[in-house]
Amino acid sequence: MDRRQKKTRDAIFKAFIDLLSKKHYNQVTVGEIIERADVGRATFYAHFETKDFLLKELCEELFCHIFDALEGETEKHNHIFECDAPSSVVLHLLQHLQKNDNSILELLACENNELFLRYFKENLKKLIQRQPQFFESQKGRAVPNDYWINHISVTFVETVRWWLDSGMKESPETLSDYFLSVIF
Amino acid sequence: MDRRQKKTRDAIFKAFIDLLSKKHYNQVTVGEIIERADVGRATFYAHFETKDFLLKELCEELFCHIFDALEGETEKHNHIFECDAPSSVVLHLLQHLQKNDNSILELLACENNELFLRYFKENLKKLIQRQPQFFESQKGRAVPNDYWINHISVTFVETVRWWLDSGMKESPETLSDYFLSVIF
DNA sequence: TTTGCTATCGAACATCTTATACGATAACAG
DNA sequence: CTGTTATCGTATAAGATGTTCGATAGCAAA
Repeated sequence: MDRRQKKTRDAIFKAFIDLLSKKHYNQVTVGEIIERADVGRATFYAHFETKDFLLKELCEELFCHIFDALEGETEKHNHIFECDAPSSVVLHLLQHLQKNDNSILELLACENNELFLRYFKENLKKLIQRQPQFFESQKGRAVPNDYWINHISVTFVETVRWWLDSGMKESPETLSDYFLSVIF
Repeated sequence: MDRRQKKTRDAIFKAFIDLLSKKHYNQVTVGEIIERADVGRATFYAHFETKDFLLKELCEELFCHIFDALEGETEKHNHIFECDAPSSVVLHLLQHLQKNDNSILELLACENNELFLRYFKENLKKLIQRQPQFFESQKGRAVPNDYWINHISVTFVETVRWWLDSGMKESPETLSDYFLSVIF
């Protein structure tokens, strides 16, 4: 990709995240974004059809990163330990979130997170479905499969949200314990 | 309240709900609302400062209704049966939602429900805190109190959401079973 | 019924926002 | 060095927001 393209794309993402951490998505205008990103109006629209698409692409990029990284790690672990307990996946995910290389936490904390949470949940669902350990405790409960998957991913997302809202004082290990404790 | 005021207020609420069931909150304009409600522009702004306040007041009215009604019922039950198992509260709430006298389900199903879900959750939290039965199974788990309350209310909201998304085929009794089954 | 009050109307208006268009300029890849 | 292309700056049209104001009509109380 052209160096110029990447530069403006990143500048727009950064400006957007900055603004979202200050005010609600609906209150953020394209004018503010391009001013802060120091980018021409036409340039913005050359990159993103609308503000909604900007958010969509930002979500895709962030979740791609974090879930791909996780995928790699758990596979490596499987080879070494030949086991992948739910606790390991959960813990890895929480540790990634705590590191917060990308701005995923800012976006989870900010007011506008409807679309964002949807992405988070969808990615989690896919992950959970590949972890048979999550379904063992389901057998004792008379609930449909998709209800169960939904329940687990929602509970995880809300666990992270609770963590954020309460200042992230707990360690990933503690959080993981909380999560597994209410799930199983 | 003046008959004229109530008339326009209701017309605006109705038009707003109609539009929300068709398109996302962000895409609904004040112009569309007043056209559908057949109300003058100035009149709209005499009632609601902004579109955001309209949503806020709508949420408050709906949740006031449903939770007040529930409050009355469970108190009556307590007097008669001298017990209020969590299952009874949960079941009552689900039955209320199924009746759908007000348009609460439309709003839960529609795209924009960020603020709406927040209200739902907050009201649930208050309700749960007054039901000691919800805390018995917490004793076996080493999780903080507010984490536990949050977990229960989120799980309930998401149970209703899952119900809606899957076409509301199950009875309130079945839903109640699912919910209690994953909580306890 | 009459009287005073006030909610609504409708139209006009300034302001802001969005989204597009186009020629000029500068950075890029080969 | 050269052709390509991303960006800039500005202009612009369309659409949305929120306010103002005089006229009208419905309401409550005497």
